[in-house]
Amino acid sequence: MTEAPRLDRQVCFALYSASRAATAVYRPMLEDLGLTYPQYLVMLVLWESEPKGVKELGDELGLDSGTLSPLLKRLEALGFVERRRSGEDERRVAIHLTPAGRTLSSKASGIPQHLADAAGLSAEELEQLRTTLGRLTEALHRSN
Amino acid sequence: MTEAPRLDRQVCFALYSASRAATAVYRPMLEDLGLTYPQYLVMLVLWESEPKGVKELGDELGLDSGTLSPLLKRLEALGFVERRRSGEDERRVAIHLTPAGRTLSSKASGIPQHLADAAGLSAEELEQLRTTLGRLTEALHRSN
DNA sequence: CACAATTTAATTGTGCACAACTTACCTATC
DNA sequence: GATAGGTAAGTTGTGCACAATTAAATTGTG
Repeated sequence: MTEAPRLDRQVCFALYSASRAATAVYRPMLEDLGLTYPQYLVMLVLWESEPKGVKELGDELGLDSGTLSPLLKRLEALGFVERRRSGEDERRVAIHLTPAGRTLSSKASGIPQHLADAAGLSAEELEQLRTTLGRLTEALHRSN
Repeated sequence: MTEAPRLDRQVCFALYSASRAATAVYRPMLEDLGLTYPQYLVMLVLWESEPKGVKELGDELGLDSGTLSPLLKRLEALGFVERRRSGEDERRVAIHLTPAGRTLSSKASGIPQHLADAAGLSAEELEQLRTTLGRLTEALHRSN
């Protein structure tokens, strides 16, 4: 007798639900900035250090050019980044922030705290969750 | 002075990454069954109890008809479910499993254990993670 | 130098998510 | 039994994810 796995017992469903619930909390705040959630992640990376190549961005976010190329074009159309074909290596496209893109950083600075407040978990629990998720992601990547 | 939030400090990015890493581990196994990950979630719900209306499925999974209607049509084209317009209430479409859809359940029974093995976490850690994620999802939904 | 192998982005095609809207149907109340 | 309000499912349009392929540039090796 084989048992059907129960939905409510699956860690994967818990991850999937929590991830979508978190982006749903971000959505109205990001809408004020004119960004989607994946666009916000790209901007987070660029706010730390820029310019960056498409490949570098992809490595940090775990996304490929099939996702990033059109996303970056939209960010460019919004006026937040500029895509410049590199002179030394013509294969590379360097993604630079525009002044508007840099300005956006300060407008976004309150967002993480808002999520932390909405999470209903203590600071320690959040910290532990982040650590556990990091270990999980690492292990899952290794298993492939 | 406003600081840019750091990507590697964000719980939301940890969730997003872990969720995508988990579905990536499922993908090759589900491919053998002919299912995508969201299709698998729908089948999990139906294996527990069927028939179910589109709305019921949506409530349990947190998905709307814009996602489910085409997904269910694909599951029907694959021969795993049948969509029957209800006689009593012509607005409702009842989703029934076909014999092939029921058979699939046993073929899928080993999948959760495989993820647990790949996760690199102890059973207690996994259980605690699931509980914490459940509380988090609840709180995030309430905050909207 | 030649040229095979690799690397970087972009493109194409499929399948979610989700917002906004439409259509059909049901139920209340009069 | 007309009709107002609500509900169920479907449709349309945008933006990810991700696999597979392509095109162009670079690097490594004989």
